[in-house]
Amino acid sequence: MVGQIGYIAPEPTTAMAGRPKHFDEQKTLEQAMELFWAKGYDCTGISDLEKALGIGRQSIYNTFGDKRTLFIKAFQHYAHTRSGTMVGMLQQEGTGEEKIDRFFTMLINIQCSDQRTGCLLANSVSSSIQKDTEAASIVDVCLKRLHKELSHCLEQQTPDVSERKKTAWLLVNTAQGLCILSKSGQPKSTLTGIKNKTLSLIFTPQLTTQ
Amino acid sequence: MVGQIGYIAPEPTTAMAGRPKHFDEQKTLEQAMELFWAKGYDCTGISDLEKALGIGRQSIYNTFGDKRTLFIKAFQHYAHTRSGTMVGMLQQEGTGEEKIDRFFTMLINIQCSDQRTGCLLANSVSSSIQKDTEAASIVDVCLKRLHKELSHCLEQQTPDVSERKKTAWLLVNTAQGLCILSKSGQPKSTLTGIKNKTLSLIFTPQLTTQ
DNA sequence: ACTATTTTTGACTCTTCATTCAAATAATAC
DNA sequence: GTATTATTTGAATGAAGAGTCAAAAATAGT
Repeated sequence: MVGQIGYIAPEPTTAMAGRPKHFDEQKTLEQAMELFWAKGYDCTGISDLEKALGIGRQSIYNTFGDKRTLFIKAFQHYAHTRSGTMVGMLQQEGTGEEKIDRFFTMLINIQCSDQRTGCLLANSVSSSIQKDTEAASIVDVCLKRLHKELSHCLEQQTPDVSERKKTAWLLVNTAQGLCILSKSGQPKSTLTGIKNKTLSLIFTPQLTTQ
Repeated sequence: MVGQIGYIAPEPTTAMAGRPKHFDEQKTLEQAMELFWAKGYDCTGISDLEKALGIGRQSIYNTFGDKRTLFIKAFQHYAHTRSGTMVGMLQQEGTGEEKIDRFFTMLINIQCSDQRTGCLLANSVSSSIQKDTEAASIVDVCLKRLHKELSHCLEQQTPDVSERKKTAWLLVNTAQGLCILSKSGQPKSTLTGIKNKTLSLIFTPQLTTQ
């Protein structure tokens, strides 16, 4: 139920009768994701989507269903690509500290490079779509997947499972916080300072281990 | 310009001619704040406000101006009362660690007691009103005020000003993250674990002070 | 060329939105 | 009591919202 994220039916291999689409479904979904990301679910109208995707509304309804369904598909696409790429940063080579540092460095770069659109996860949580169980489930899956991978990076550092999970949640929390602080317009140096201080606290040995 | 938060003109002391209001302006503003908080700026309609405040729309327009102006006033009210109360937790007696612990404990209790409506600050950042410079300014003032007070609580712990500011921003970030994680439905135990781990990392002496 | 199938186009419905208008109501000031 | 001032009521406005319908257009198979 929650295991599968963002499965998208492949294009049929056999040529279909009838007029062919003049747009690429995946490319269009990517554009829809970007628009939802930038404007938020509630402020994105079908008319906005028509313009951004460059197709008529009937094509949208034929291809993706109604607005909610389109958002869910765009959100799953986000979970696949953007969120998935971020988690992938934690699966490359290096020590736990290096991997986590790279993860946050990329997160901060992304947050500060674009128009401060924040994170689609955090944005969705603060929109009306969060009441939708399917959307809420995608958020939950992404957060838990991130938590799992962060926890994996802490195995050397924190042998105790319970403490490791807490630290991993702390890092998930830090990531979400950074998205909000970025959207609020704080300078990149502030965000980097938070990252460095967090890593320093976690990876510098303490005198007493409670 | 940004120093004054949420000043609200007092009721004139001299009795005014004309039909008197049959509602309490402050009480109504509080209700408006709660509705914006629960539904978000974009999803709160004037009709919703009419019902929630128990007054006609013309009374709303007469008293508070248009929707945007009403939100700004409600947001200033939030900055005064709710956000101000939270910051006030850091000004009571006790050690820095005690004060910060109490602050986060109250934050988590609030976030987990209500309908997981999150924090009006974080919600606003992820809504269309964030593009409004006045709203963005209120967010910024609140965050900086919180940062200042947290920094004050860390004076004993971290003599170095630069490091203290970083740690204070880390804590501001933690607070914002907790609001998002709460809205995403994470259990209270997870949030408390994050709080305890954060405090433990900050207030347990480290072997090497970089 | 003809038919079946699909996409596209543009107009259309119906609802909801924020805001405004004018008339009705209720108080004070004289 | 009458004039004045302010609030309230209810309807009306015009724009924008999501979603639908039917006809036109473009392809594949026969």
